[in-house]
Amino acid sequence: MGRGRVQLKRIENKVNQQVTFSKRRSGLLKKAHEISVLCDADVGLIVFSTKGKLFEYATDSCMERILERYERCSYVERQLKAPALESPGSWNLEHAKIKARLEVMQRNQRHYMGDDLDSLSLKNLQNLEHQLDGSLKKLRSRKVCFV
Amino acid sequence: MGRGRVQLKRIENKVNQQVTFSKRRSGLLKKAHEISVLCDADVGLIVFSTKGKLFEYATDSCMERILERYERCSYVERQLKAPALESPGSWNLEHAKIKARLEVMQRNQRHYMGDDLDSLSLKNLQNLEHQLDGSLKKLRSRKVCFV
DNA sequence: AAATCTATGTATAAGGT
DNA sequence: TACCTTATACATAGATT
Repeated sequence: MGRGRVQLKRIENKVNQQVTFSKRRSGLLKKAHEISVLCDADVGLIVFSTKGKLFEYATDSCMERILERYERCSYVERQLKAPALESPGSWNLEHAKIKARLEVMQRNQRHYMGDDLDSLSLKNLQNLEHQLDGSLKKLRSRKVCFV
Repeated sequence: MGRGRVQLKRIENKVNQQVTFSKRRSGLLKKAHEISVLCDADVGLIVFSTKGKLFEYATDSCMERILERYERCSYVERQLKAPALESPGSWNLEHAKIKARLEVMQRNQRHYMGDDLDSLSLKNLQNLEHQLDGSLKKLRSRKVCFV
């Protein structure tokens, strides 16, 4: 693309990386939208920049719907892979969905409590640290109201 | 692209749609991977074909990680948007229980994120602060392992 | 840092096998 | 149906402003 060949490796120059990110991000979102419309596909695209900013595209602007569908889908797969451990009975889809969400939240919560950190990469840890720091700041400014 | 101009509308011919889907899907996945590597971005891409088949790409092949991060980022918004998924019908006890747990966790999570603090007493705030402080300590000692 | 400009590399729509 | 081929449209790297 463009005047130079591109090597598939991290762009070290921060400025170039940021420019390329911006250009390619818009291209990627556009193509996600195109395949969604042209091929009647359900698409969810989540992109976090290096600095942690979120960009997203979802068919019909409803990421929630896509993620629920994804969770249902991967939940079902998990069910098929590990059969008799779980539900023998007649579970409906709604239940599977809500159960999958609960599982995700439980894992999140353990992380918020500083547990199960072994499963997180350095980058994840940094994100979490940033989140917790922010929470503490908010909390402390709230405490002031009680003084 | 290719020999014809493309109009951004659903391809009605099923065969063409399927062919285009297959080509564009691989292109999209490739570009998702490229931006992930080149720009050190965290990318999650979910695509369901018309027929419901799932295709996905995630940085480091870990979609759950991306989705957790996404949930952390957009959780509060999603709560506000999707309040009443209530079903008045015949839910069994198991479902009711699991749903209640989810609600509790959702409220907790907002607190962990430093939101909805108005509903907490000073004592609760102090407990939460202590918890978050502890989490950060654990997290930072875990980070040391990466140095 | 953001917007615009082009030369060039890629993706892909049609068509062929 | 699925895989080649190729002409063309599109995306974008690097430069410029």
